Amino acid sequence: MNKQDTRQAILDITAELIQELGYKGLSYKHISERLGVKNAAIHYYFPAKADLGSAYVEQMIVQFEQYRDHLNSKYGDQPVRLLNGLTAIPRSFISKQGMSCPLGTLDAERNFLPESMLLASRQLSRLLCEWLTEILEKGQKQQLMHFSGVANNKALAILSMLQGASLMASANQAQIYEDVIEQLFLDLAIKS
Amino acid sequence: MNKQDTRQAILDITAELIQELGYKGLSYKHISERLGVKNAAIHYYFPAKADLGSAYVEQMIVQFEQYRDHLNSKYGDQPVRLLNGLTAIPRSFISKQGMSCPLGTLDAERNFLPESMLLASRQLSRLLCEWLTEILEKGQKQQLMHFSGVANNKALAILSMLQGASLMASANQAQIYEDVIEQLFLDLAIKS
DNA sequence: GTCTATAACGTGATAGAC
DNA sequence: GTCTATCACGTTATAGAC
Repeated sequence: MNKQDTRQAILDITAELIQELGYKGLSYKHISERLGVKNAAIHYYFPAKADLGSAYVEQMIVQFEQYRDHLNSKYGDQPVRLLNGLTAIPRSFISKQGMSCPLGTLDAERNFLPESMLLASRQLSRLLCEWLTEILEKGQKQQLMHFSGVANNKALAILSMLQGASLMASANQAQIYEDVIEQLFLDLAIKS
Repeated sequence: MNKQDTRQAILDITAELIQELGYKGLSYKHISERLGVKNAAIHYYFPAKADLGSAYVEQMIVQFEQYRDHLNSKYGDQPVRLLNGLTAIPRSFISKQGMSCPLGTLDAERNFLPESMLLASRQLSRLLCEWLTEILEKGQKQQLMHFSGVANNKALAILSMLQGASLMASANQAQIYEDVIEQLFLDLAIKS
């Protein structure tokens, strides 16, 4: 196992733990125990916790961009399918017991995040908002989605809803997320 | 200063700190320093942190019920005013720099909350949802608010939106909350 | 190059001072 | 009745072993 592999293994464990514990709740000890080493060993790959946190968010951004590009090339002219793809992101976290979409968790921890993490998570929010804006504009143009006001603002409102629903579902019952999604599609008057 | 006064002073400081730091971020030392005593003194009033956390959420519930009853008796037949009153709750937190509506923060910390806190915060969510459901039903009956589906589900979707918007506003720019509220009223076709 | 022993500090909580 | 000295533990991080 070379250095890059170990680095990636640490990042994978980090991703899993952050969904459950958040950035503040995550510790080097948790990670090292899963790898069978002492906690200090992790510092060799990520000197400070801020380095690990930043690398994690950067990785999330890359993964999102790949997912978005994949769906765009596959369903570029089918906005309803794209919206379904976007709403599937938080669902993928909620389906794992005790976990939640990390974006809301990171926002809740804003006062504990290193500056680089905060900036990166804002960028991810922005990317999501831009993608959703495009989807809504396509849907409106094809008369498949209906809403008042400008698409950018509607996208912001929907993202807020998804983020809030993801947290509420994790802390209450997972079903909440499905109920909210159903309402979202009703509001946009999408026949599914 | 008798015991009840000191207890209340501790709860007031707790309320302020939790909005900024969350439950996990809050420490007895933070509180005791503001009171000019050692951290252990707080344990006399709240033996365990779980006691303090539970008392805090219970207090939030009481305050919400008072606020709701006050608005209900004042604007009982004016659903738009009531909705304005409900959306003012998260705003009151966001307006203070670095703070956020605590419900989202607590949800994000679900895996660190004592059981009693988790249950109480779920109860508060439920109370909010029930109130909003009533408001929406009144609005629909008076043809002041328009939406598809059942009021209960629409209330859940709106609460998710408010909770998510509150967190996004705190971690990004406060203006986000106002943008989302504007979209909410547009969606309900309320002329303001 | 990779990892461990250890430090320095913050945390919640107990025992007991006054 | 009210508060402090102190503990046991978990945290991030450094210095240095191998």
